[in-house]
Amino acid sequence: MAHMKETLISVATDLFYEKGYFATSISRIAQGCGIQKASIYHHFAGKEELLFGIMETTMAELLKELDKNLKAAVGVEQRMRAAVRSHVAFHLRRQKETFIASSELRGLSESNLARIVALRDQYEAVFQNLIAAGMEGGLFEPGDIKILSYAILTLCTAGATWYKPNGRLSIAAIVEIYENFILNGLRKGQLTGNRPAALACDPWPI
Amino acid sequence: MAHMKETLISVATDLFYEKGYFATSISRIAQGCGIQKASIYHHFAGKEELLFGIMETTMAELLKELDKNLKAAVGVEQRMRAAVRSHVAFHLRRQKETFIASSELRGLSESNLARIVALRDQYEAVFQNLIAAGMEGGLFEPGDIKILSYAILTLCTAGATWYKPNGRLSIAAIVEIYENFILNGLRKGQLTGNRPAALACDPWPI
DNA sequence: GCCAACCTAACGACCGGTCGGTTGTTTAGC
DNA sequence: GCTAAACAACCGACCGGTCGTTAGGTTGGC
Repeated sequence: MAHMKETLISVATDLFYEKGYFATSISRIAQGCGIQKASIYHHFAGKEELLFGIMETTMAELLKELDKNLKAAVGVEQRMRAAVRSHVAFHLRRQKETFIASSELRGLSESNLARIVALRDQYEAVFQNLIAAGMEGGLFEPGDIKILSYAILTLCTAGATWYKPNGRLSIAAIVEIYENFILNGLRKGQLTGNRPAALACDPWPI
Repeated sequence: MAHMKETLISVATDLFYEKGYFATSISRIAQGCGIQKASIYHHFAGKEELLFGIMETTMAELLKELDKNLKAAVGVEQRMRAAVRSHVAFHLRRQKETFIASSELRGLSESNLARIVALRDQYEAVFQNLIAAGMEGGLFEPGDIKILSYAILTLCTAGATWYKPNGRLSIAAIVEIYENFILNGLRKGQLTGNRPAALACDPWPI
């Protein structure tokens, strides 16, 4: 807590996570730091710059950690497992920041939004390439790559909404559950055995 | 659009979905309905009652549809598939309402929040009982029931964040992808074959 | 003397909500 | 069948309060 700028980011992260961006006032952030709200404008140009700073830092580190973890993995399955582990662990470890980064996009102006979305697209592309490689190699069941990538990524983003840091399960335990669930969900094989010939109920009943 | 009360709910749903609850003002809702904001208070006690009404209706119908779809299914696998189909289809078909119901809980007072959470718990319990039955019957891999249920449910909740009604894939197509992904993820079996003896990278690298 | 870090005070805009009053329709009493 | 009370639906004006932001001044360490 040496410098006020770091304290501001820390307090803003806590409040944005707890109350939401629009429900958090500048004066409430200042109060949490023990300063007046006008003093915030010495460190940041405005409220949105605080939000954008949190998001950009988080997305950059998310990407960096994925790259680092993928360098240690060889082969499609190992790489996919490493990617999922990296993704889940980061989202649980940095719960507040990742939750903000995925739920407060509406607080950004058009240009700032574009920069965050670009980072997100870059991150998603890594997973989509891995899924495509797994399908081509016969490891994964052929299917819609975009939808499956969204499923995998949002699964863990959502994990950041219910995870309790001192809860029943450790991060490592949750990582393993998710890793196996996702890899089994993708794997080629057994799905045709027990399926009904036709859907028992129409997905559009009304 | 016969009655103003329905119009109000419809306009509020659109705005809450697009801008968020706290970023939507009463006067903006009134403007969307072509009336003055004071007139809203003839139909609703306040802003929160609008939000709560949307949420409660949505959760009640979500539960009702699940019950209906489960009545037609026999056996654990068929029932689990029916539950997933019901869940996914409802979340895509009623995208705006389900998104609001899962992302704007912070806009509710304590008592209203408790009522929505109670409905949510009731809904989750159905899935947790199905997972438990599948594990006991040897169909699903034994594992943590709560975590798996959160994974399945939030998967589709998140689906409501990226789904585009006139996009590339139909609701029925997405339902089938999710259904197979989830059922394969749960199924007992093949996971031990290709796993590394130890994790290639620590889930807590820092 | 300078400049970062902070302050007090104030700005205009907007917030959710309330007020008394005005319509047009429905209902009740004779 | 007529009238009068009751009613739902809506309005313009306004409330106290808070919002994000800015202007200008004070302080203390290099």
